[in-house]
Amino acid sequence: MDYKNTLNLPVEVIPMKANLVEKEPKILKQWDLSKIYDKIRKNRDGAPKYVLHDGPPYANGSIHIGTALNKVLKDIVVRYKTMRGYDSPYIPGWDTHGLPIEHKVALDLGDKIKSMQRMDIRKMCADYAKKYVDVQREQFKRLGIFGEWDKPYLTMDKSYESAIYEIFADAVEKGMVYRENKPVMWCIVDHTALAEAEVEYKDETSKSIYVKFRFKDDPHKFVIIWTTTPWTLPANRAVALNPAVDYSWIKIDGERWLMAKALVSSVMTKAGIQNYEITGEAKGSTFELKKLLEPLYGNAVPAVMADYVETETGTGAVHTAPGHGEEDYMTGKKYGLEIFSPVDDYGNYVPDLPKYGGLSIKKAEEIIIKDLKNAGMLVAEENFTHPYPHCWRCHKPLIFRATEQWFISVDKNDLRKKTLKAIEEDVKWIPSWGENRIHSMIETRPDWCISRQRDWGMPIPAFRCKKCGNIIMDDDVIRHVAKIVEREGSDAWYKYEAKELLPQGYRCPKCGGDEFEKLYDVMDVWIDSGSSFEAVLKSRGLYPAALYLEGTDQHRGWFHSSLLLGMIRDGRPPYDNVLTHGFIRDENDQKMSKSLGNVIDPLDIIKKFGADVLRLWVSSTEYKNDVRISTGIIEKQVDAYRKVRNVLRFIFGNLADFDPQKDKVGDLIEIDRYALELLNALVKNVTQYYDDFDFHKVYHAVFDFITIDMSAFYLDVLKDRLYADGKNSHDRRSAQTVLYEIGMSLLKILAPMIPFTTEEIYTTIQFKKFESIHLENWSEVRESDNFMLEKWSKIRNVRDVVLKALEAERQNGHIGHPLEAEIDIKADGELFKVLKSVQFDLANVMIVSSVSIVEGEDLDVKVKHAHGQKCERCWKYSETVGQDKAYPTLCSRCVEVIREEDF
RNA sequence: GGGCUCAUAGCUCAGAUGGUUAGAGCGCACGCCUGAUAAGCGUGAGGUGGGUGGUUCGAAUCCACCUGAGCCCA
Repeated sequence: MDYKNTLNLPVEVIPMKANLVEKEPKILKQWDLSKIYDKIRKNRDGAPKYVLHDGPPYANGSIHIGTALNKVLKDIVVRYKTMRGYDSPYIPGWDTHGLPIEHKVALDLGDKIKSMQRMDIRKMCADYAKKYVDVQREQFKRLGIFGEWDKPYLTMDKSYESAIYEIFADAVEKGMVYRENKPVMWCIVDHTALAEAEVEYKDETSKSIYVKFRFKDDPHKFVIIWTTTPWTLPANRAVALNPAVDYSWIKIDGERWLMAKALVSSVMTKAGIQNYEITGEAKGSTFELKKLLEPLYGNAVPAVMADYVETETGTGAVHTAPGHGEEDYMTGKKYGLEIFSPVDDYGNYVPDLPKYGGLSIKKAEEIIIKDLKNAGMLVAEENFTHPYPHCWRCHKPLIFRATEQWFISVDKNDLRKKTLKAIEEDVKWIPSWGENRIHSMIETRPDWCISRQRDWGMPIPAFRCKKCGNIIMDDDVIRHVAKIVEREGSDAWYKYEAKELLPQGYRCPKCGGDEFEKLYDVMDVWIDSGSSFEAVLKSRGLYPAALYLEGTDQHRGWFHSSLLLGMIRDGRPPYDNVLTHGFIRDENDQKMSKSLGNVIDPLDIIKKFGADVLRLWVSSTEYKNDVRISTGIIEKQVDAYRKVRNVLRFIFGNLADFDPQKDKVGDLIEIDRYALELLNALVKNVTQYYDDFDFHKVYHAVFDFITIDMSAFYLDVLKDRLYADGKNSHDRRSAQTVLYEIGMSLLKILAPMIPFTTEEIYTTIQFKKFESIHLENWSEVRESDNFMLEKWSKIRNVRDVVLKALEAERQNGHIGHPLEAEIDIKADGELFKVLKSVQFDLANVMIVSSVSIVEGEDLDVKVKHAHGQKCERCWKYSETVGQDKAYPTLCSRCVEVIREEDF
C-alpha cells in the first residue's frame, strides 16, 4: 500500500523556478494598479518623519551600475524605515541643467548652433533632459524603487528655479557674492570659454624660453626664469620659487645668476655656457617678496613662493602671469597680484598694451623672443612637447585667459569657520572618515567660482548700466526676477528685455541711469542641486533631511555645495547624517571602463536575472568601501537567491493548511521554542544592522540563519513531524506555529532587499494581514533567553559529533539514510543531563530512528543499524512495526494517524 | 605631486579593547537521499592574513615604509 498520500507534504505555494524576468514586471503592474505607494504613505500619515533626501542624478543617458547601487541603497533605507513605523517619503529628482546636456545638444547640432538663438538651444536642452528623465524614471522603477515617480523634482522646474534665486538673493544680500577676473580656458577660434569637460588633452610643441629677471637692488644679479608660454610675458606679475628648494648662485662673467641647484648643469648646457662657478646657495624661501624687474617693460615684480614649482624641468623659477594660468591665478590671489589679461576674445593683444598692442599672441610671441634676445635677456630657447588642452570642437590649442567671473566668498561672514564647526558638531558622517575628508576640502578650498559662460543653466541675474557700466547685483532685484521665474521659468531671462525684468522704475544706484542690459553667464550647476533643500524639502515640510546618501565623490560635490548653501541660507547644514558608498570595480579591483571591456550594465542583469538578484548583490556588499561586480559575482547571487527562495518556499509550503488564528498552539515543543529564540536573536541583530546601515551584515545574518539554522537543522528535523504526525496534532501545530513566525519575520527582514520576491510569496499567504508585505510592520524583539540558546548550542554540538559518526558508517556502507541508524550517546554529567531533558525528541533532533543515552566520561557516539522494521509510511525503523494487525507495515505513531484519519 | 580610502580562503563577508591550531556561508571535491527533487542532507579539502621592517613575552589586529587599487584635487 502506498501511504504517500496520507502524508502532509509541502504544497507548492510558489514555483521553485523564480522567473523573475517575467514576474517582476507583473508585480510592478499590480503595485501600480493598487496604488501601493500611496497606501504606504497614507499608512504612515502623522508618524514621525524620516527623510532621506534624494540627490539628483544627471539627466543624461541610461542609468549605470553606480546609479543602480545608489538608488537601491536608498530604497532599502526608505523601506526599512517605513516598516519601522516612520513616515519616510522618497521624492526622486534630476539634475537637468548643465554642460553635458548642452554639449550633447551642440554635438547633434554641429555648425548650425552658431546661427541659433539662445532660447532655441535651451529648449532643445530641456527636451533632451526630459527625455532622459523619462528613460531613467522607467529604469529606476524597474529596479523596484518606491517613490513619488509621478511628481519628482527637476532642477529646471519653475518653482525649483525660483528657489535657487531665493538662496542666491540671500547670498547677495549677505555680501558674499563678488565679481573678479579669473583665468578660464578659452578658445580663440570659437571665442568662447570652455569647461574642463569640453577640453581634450593632446601633445603640443611649445617654445620654452629661459629669461633673465634682474634683481631690483643689484644690477648684476638675476633670476633665471622658465616659461612655456612666452606670449604671456607681458602679463607677468611675479616670479614663483619653491620655498623648500635649494637655489644656487652662479657666477658668469660679471653677473650672478640664481636658479635651482638641481637644474644648474642642465640650464648651463642649454645656454651653451661652460665657464661658470657656483658661489653660493640659498633656500627659495629666503627670496620671498624680493623685487625683480621683468625684462619687457622694466616693471618691478615680487618673488613669490609656490609649492608647485618643481625641479624636474626648467630653472626652478617660474614666470607668473595670474591672468593666464590656474596656478598663477591662485598664487596671484595669495599675494594680492593684479589678475592682468590683456588679450581679447580673438587672441589679440588689446590695442593699448604697450609694444605689442593689437598683435595676435602668436605674432607677438616671435617679437617678444626677439626683443628679449636683443636686450640680452634670453638665456636659452628650445622646443618643448607636453600634453596641452585643446578645444573639443575645433581641436585648436586653448589659452588661459582671465575674464570676469562671479564668486561666492568662502570667508566672508566667517562662512568657512562656521561650516567647519558644523561639520564637526552638527553632522554625523558615515563612515567617520567622511568628516575628515570634507573638512579638509572646506578648509582649503578657494572661493567658489559660480559663473559659466554657457546657455543651459540658471542665468546669473546681473545687469549692466548702459550709462556708467555699473554691474547690478542686487538682492531685491533678484527676488523680483525670482517671482517672474516662478511664473515663467528661467527662460524669462532670455525672453524679456532688461527693463521688463527689473522692478518698475529701477535706476542705477551709481549714476541714476535707467537703461540696462542683461548679462548672460549662467550658474555652476552645483548651485542648482545644492539648493534642493530649499526647493524640495522646505516646500514640503521635510526640512532638514535626516540623511543624504551618495557616492564618496559627492564630498566634493553635492554634500559640499548643499552644505555651503545651507550655511549661507540657514546657518546650518541641510542634513543630520551623511552616508557614503564607494565606487564599483571589476573582480580585479579595476575601475569600469569601456576600454577595459569590464562594464556591467544593470539593465542587462535585470534582463537576465531580475532586479531582486541585482538588489541581493547590493545587499551583500560592504558598500561603504568600493565594491566589486562581475558576471561571476552576480551568478553567485543567483545561487544565493535560489537558496533563500527555496527555504521560504518550503516554510510557506508547510503552512498552506495553517490558520494562525485557529491553529496556533501555546505550549510549544522545546525545539520549537528554541527556533523562536534563534529567530528572535536574528531579528534583534538584523534590526541593529539596518539601523547602522550595515546591509551586508543583514544579508549574511539572514543567509546563515536560513542555511545553517533552518535548512540544515530545524527544517530538516521538522520534516517527520510536519509530514507524518497527525495533521491537527499538537506537535505538528507547534511546528507550524513557529514556522509561521519565522516565515513572516523573514519576509519582513528581506522585504527591503528583495521587494519583488517577498511580495510574490506574501500575496500567496491565505491569512495575511495586509494586501502587501510592504504595508507590514517590523517584527517585535523580545529579551533573549540565553539559557535556552546555550543549552541547544550544546545539543547541536553533540549533533555534529553524531553526524560525523553517521558519515563514517555511511562511508563503510553500513547505512545510507540516517534513519537506518540508531545511536548510543555517552556524555558526561552536565551534558548528560541536558540530553536527558530532551530525550523524548532526541532521535528526531538527530534524525535517526532511536537514541540511547548513558552517562560516562567523554562524549562518544556509537552507530548501529536500527532495530525493528522500517515503517512504510514514515520510514523510521521501529519495534512497533508489525504490532498492529490491520496495518502490519506501520509503526504505532503512523497507525494512530491513519486510524484517526488525521491527515 | 597632495588629501581621503581599501587590500583576511576561488567568491561575499566576520573577526571589541593585540593573547590558545584565523572563522562563516557560498563555490569546489566526495558521498547519501529521492516524500523541499533543475531540490534536500552529510563529510572534506581550501588562507606564509598584499609585501618589508619595527614595537611587544605575543600582531590579521599598533607604528613606519613599500606595492597594487579607488575617489577627490593639483
